[in-house]
Amino acid sequence: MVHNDTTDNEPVADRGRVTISEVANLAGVSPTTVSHVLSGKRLVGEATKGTVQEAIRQLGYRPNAVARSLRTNRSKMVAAVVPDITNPFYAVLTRGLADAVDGVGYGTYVCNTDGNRERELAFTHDVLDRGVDGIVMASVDVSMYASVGPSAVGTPVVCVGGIFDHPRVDLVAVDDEVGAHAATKHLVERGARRIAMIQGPAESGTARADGYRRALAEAGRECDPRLMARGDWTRRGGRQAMQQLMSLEERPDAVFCANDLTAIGALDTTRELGLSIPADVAVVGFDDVDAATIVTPALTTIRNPAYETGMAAGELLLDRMLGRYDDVSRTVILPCPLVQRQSA
Amino acid sequence: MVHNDTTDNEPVADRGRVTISEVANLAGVSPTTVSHVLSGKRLVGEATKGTVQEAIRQLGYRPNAVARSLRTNRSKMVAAVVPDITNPFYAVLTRGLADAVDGVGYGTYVCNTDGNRERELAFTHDVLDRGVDGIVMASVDVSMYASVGPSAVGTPVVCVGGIFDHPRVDLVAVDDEVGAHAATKHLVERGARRIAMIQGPAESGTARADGYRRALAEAGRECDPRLMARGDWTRRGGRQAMQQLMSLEERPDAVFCANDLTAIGALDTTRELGLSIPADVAVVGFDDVDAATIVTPALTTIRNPAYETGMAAGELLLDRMLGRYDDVSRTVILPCPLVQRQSA
DNA sequence: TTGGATCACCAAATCGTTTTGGATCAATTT
DNA sequence: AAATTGATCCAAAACGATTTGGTGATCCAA
Repeated sequence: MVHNDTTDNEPVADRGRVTISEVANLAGVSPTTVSHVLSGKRLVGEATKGTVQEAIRQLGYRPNAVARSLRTNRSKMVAAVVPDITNPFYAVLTRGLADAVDGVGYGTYVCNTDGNRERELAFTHDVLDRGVDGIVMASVDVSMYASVGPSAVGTPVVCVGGIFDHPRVDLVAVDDEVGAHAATKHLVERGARRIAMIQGPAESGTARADGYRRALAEAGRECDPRLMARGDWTRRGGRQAMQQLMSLEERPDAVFCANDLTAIGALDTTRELGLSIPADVAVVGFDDVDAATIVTPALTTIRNPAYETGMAAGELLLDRMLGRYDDVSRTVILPCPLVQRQSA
Repeated sequence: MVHNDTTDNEPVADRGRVTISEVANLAGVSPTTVSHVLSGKRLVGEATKGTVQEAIRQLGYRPNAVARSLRTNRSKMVAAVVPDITNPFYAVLTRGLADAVDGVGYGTYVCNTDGNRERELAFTHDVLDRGVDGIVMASVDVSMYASVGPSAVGTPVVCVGGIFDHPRVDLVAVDDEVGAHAATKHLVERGARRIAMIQGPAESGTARADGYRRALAEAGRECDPRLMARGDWTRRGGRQAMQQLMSLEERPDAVFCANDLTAIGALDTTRELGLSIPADVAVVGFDDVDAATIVTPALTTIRNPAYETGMAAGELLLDRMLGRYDDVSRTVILPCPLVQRQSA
């Protein structure tokens, strides 16, 4: 009932944002014309174009992106749905994505799912409601896409890592199996006799374990199930798994860890046991995070190209968002080379 | 496990998203009424409320956030303007911010400025154009706010780190001076005789150097300018600065580094020179990033509470966004305790 | 019967753009 | 002279929600 809240509630601004019609008024033209000098989609006389640009400059006009989004049905924004931005891998990936799309005027919206399926679903709805133009899903469980059907709504999606079979969802991944194979093969060639592996948790994929087994098989080795421990991608998990492996009567003399954090945890254990790396036990990780070069001895690992992954995902998205590509799902496989340091 | 409600929930793929008037049609009411059952801002009869909710469920209706934003002039989105999300400190800070506002329904939009003033300005415009409800500025140069004047547009802003004097911009920071003082004092008490410091680049603030000097003064020491080297916040910079310090005829026996990466670089140098830490030279860092516990010897450092900083910034923002606070600028100072490990 | 509440609902305006289909006028062609 | 063509510009309709000011009922008290 009280109408004078403009003076009450607005402490600073008697003037909010400048709208297109204010510009039009000042320039003595219609909003249509202003829009056209901005977009260049229709011809505008040189003289009036000048007047309008001057008015824009004078008022400091900037188009309201929300209104534009509503009308054009595109937000110039992409979403990165990741487990945790705090994880360097996803931080770097997100940066790669942002850099890929930034130049074309797209902003980046990030969601941390914590690998929680409910959060993942909630965020997927959230970003679709917000009308993002593209989504990069780097989260654990992408199967629920069948129920959300974002591509049915028409929003391009690219999945990283996971294998996700949908006719219009692009994929970018590293060949985990090949990388794991290279890592294990390196240990074999180094002369290791008993090569263990610390896997991820049971829910995660088996590609890295597959590569490990293949390398072993190619070397004519048995795959001793006691040498397959499980971590949870964390440093602590790696430490515990390594303790378990080292309490076997026949200790392994090499261990391939499914990611770097796990490997760093494994190094913790060897240090606690007074073992020497790589003499007593050789360790190779997977990911090549920054920490791999910080730990001593520096970690031999498989480079997981986070930045390039984000970039590639961004490119795939752009192709679809800009209409450069509109066909069945594509897959980009990035190489993951061995980078040899001190630990193996 | 997957029950038959899929038939009800199935997304209607006919044409784009479901709008409020489609719901209204199906329920036999007006869009107004649908809006009211959604918002609860006006009474709706129990019977029709039921019908409407059923229609919503049946069509899988979700309100278009863009349209809502346009009308209500609030986007339920906050922006994190940081130098680089790849830097763990800012990643953690961003996560803290996201966690603070997520529960209340706010999403997070992130911008990487690279400490580049132009990018910072461009992103500030970008997020204002997008109508974010709040901005956290964690970027180097916040002085240009005078020229943009976001608070003049009415969008709440909180600055982290930098000292920024604007009547309505909230601040959250760590007391760098006190932290640096504690670090240096620790070195004094440990018995170090010649305590050096590796500062940040010249453009950065002097608070940490001030704390260093104060601790020295309190111990009755001279502040030898030759012991003040400069890094650039990076590992490499720390390594080089440390080389410089170690080539002095009178080597320092302790060094306080303005951040952890610098300290890790300094450790690189000591390792290359075959010096023992902390016996030959004690090192303390600043930030307590993950890497501080990964490096050997583990780094004694000052804990810079990134997550809490982001959280606090989020809270300050929420206060203003939700109208819980609307007054002059507030400042939150977070403690930055010494965490003692092996390097000093 | 009248008047005032209280319910339950709706029509229409609004947010700030973009986009489409003209309208106007001068220049050019037929 | 009439018709066509361009060059400029504008009015009005979207986009999909929220919000405001009604409008009928219904009910109760005077």
